Amino acid sequence: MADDGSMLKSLNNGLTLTDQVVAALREAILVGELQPDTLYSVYRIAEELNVSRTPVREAMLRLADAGMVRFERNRGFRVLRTSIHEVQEVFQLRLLLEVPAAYRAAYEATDTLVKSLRECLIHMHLAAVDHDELRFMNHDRLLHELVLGTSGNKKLVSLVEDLRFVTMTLGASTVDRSRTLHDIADEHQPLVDAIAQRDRVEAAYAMRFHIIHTGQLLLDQLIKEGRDPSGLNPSWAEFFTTNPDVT
Amino acid sequence: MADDGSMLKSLNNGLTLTDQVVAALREAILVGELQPDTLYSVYRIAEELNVSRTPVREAMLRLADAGMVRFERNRGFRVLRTSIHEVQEVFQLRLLLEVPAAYRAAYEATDTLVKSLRECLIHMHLAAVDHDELRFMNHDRLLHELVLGTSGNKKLVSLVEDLRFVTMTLGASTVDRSRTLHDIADEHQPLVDAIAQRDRVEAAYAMRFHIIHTGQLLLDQLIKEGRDPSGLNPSWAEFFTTNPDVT
DNA sequence: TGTGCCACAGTAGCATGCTACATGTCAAGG
DNA sequence: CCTTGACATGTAGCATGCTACTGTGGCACA
Repeated sequence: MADDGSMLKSLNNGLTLTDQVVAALREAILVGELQPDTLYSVYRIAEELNVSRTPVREAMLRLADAGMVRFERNRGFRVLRTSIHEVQEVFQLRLLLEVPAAYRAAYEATDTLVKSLRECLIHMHLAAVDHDELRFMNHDRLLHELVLGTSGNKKLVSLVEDLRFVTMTLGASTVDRSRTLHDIADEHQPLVDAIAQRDRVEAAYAMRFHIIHTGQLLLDQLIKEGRDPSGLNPSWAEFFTTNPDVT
Repeated sequence: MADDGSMLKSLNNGLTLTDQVVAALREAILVGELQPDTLYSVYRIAEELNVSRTPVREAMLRLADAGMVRFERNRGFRVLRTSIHEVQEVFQLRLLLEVPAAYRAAYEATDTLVKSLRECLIHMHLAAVDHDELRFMNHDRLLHELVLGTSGNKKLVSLVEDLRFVTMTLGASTVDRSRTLHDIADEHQPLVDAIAQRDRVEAAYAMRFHIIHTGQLLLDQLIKEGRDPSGLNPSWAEFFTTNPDVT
């Protein structure tokens, strides 16, 4: 919690104080400043951020709603540790949502879209060179957002956004990454190429491969870290894959 | 807002007051007691429910997060009118999520599941006879929940739950229904049959047909009611349907 | 030493006080 | 008649007061 309250309030552009606290808390969780399984209290957080308890409590309620924290009555609240099973759920859902979206995007991709996707890739590599993880993640997110956004379905976009955030907290916790940022960027290349060539099937396949690969690496890493592997389903990726073409 | 505060507090079983207010507000929106586009205030609602402003505000924040209401600073809040486009988005997402779930459910359906599904159907018809819409909806919901739950993916279940709620508010507003409750119940028959026979493709097809049909009827009804048809996509259902079987 | 008990500190949840701001009203001035 | 602007009203957002409850640590007692 490096921020102090005065800074929070100074850049007060339309956003409510609660919104800013939400952002601060998400960031704090992301960088590991708020650790899972530890009891915190609204009092202490409010004091640290130099704001009153109300906006902190409201922010916590939002995060609790999103499943990131849990209140314990008269005791405090905990940052929830995302279970391996949850991670599997997230990637299963992303498969269900993003693979068809990629298929659709390839079908009706405009030149503008392709250009934007290519720019994303470039920015990802540039960020990789600078080891600027934040910028990298932002462009990774943007790329997926562009693909999903082609559907015109805003709920779809925000939904996947939320799903991505759940797993973001996990990846950041590990310094010893299983692959470099360049590797991750490269993995998006086939997807962008397929969309550029309007090859629907290939785009869907590329997206599918990408999500499964990313998910599996994350799962492997979590298991290696000694996380409880109960409820693990080794064939999580095949769970829904045989999605029939019922027209 | 038929409830008064004392009743709210009397059945205080573990749930916080905020939770109870959320339920009361959802119910109020559902039955049309809180109408869209009207300005309300936390003060007035709190007075009506005989609770303080805090739990009401916290409840409103939850609903605002779910996209059901919107706060307007220093003015009040409005119940949001779900646009036709949003309805399309919801049914598109349900297609993406529920069709594969039905496929999967048919694949690994237990006898217990089939029995439960059949019981749901019976209860739906019984509720239809009694014109008990609430009971009917609950069993309709339960049936879909059972199908989705077979996947073991809890996020999937709660996600679809949320999506269903968005459209529930619309259907309830219209007395002149385009189909009877029995019709709706009957529409689930092929799905249950297909699952009972472990026919995956047929189950997926039945679910797909059901969702598209329900969605289209709702959309037609909204247009007939004179709702703004801008942003309408006549082929919304085909948007993602050609979901390739990439294995 | 082991065990039950109580006082204590700390908390979420709820109630209420306070303030800046947005909007409608209405009267004065063009 | 139309415009303008001070004023009244009502609100969200934020701050703070209050209470019932929960886990803990120490103390008396067996």
